[in-house]
Amino acid sequence: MTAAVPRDERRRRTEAAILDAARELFSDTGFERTTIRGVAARAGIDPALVMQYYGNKEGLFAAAARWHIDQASILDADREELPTAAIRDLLGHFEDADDRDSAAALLRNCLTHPAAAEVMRDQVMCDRAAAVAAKIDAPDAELRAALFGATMMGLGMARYLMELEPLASASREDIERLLAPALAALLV
Amino acid sequence: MTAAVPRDERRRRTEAAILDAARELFSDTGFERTTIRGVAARAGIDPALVMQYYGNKEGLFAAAARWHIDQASILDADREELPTAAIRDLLGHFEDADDRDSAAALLRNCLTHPAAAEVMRDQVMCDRAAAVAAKIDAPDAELRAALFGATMMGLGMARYLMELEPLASASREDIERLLAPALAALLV
DNA sequence: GGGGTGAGTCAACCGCTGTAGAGTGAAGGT
DNA sequence: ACCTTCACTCTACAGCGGTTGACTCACCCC
Repeated sequence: MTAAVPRDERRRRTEAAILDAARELFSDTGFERTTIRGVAARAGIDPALVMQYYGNKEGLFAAAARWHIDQASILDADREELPTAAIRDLLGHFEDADDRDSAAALLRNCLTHPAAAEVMRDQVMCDRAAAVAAKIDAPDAELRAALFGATMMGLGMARYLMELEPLASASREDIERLLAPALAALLV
Repeated sequence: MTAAVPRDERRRRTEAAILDAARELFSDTGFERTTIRGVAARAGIDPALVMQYYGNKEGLFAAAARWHIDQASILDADREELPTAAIRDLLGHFEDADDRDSAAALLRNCLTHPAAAEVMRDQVMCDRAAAVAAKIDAPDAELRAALFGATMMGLGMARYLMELEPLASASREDIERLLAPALAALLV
């Protein structure tokens, strides 16, 4: 038998199990193909419990698909370091086991799910683009920053979601080495 | 009353109406949120007729989501012209009223629908990437080509699907002017 | 140790959606 | 003028999936 577990600890564990299961499914198969029943089964609990904790499927998705934003690495970088910092930041999210699935869930659904699209647009693209644009001293700063962001997004999708070769198995260093100059060209 | 219309002409029209409606919905809301009933209603016919013509929803999607591939512009270009040619090609697809919706339907669903992912991977990314890689004289040619493709994909998604500003309303010329040098940096 | 609280379950509802099959009416050939 | 063919419709089914409300049982406080 499992050792006696206090109630709140037990609850914390099941909540985490639900979120983990949801993140896996949302990031693998997308919002629509993910079912509450599927999440519950993977978490080893009853579907109704998911509803009890997260209200509805949208609430579960909102809780599962987050983008841990620490803009520090971008805000601190000056213009020369920015491309490398941005690449490291993106790749870092997807290689950190804790961030990976929630970031992937957001990215996977940002074309087909309104809430994901909104988070992506407002928090990831807008805020970041503004931070990038602030570093650029050119009349087209905003457009350059947007292209910068679009490129990063394309990288994330191609490498981690579509898993296109040879991009998916390329080393971090190779990607940095090849892509950083291209990104730098966007910043004048 | 409408003038007498021969049968096969009538059929051609309704088939086109169905495809148009399907492309609109698939490209706007994605595969899962698009219903046969919705397509039929928009086409002004009965849902069962859609089934009769396209078998099932997958068949309809396969018929609707296509990417008119004319690699000529890429195959003909030499390395210096390649970035501009690729940008013009992509933008051309989305500004041509005939291609627009089918290309958007494919792009919108390539992260969440297996068939769209496959078409995207094999036809668009692989074949094009190979054509691009062939122009590059460097040991990392394939990886460079993949990054090239990822960037183009990010551009298409950000500009036409997510409609991120100021990218969505930027002029073709501005995008060419700013992005082409960055793409060129990928080709050595 | 008894009552309350809260984690977790069970069974069911209900709308939606893909899909099937029989039916209808007009076009078109003979 | 008849009969075939074919575009098109009507009705219905069946399963899935989100959601609900009542229920059970273990934990915890007094």
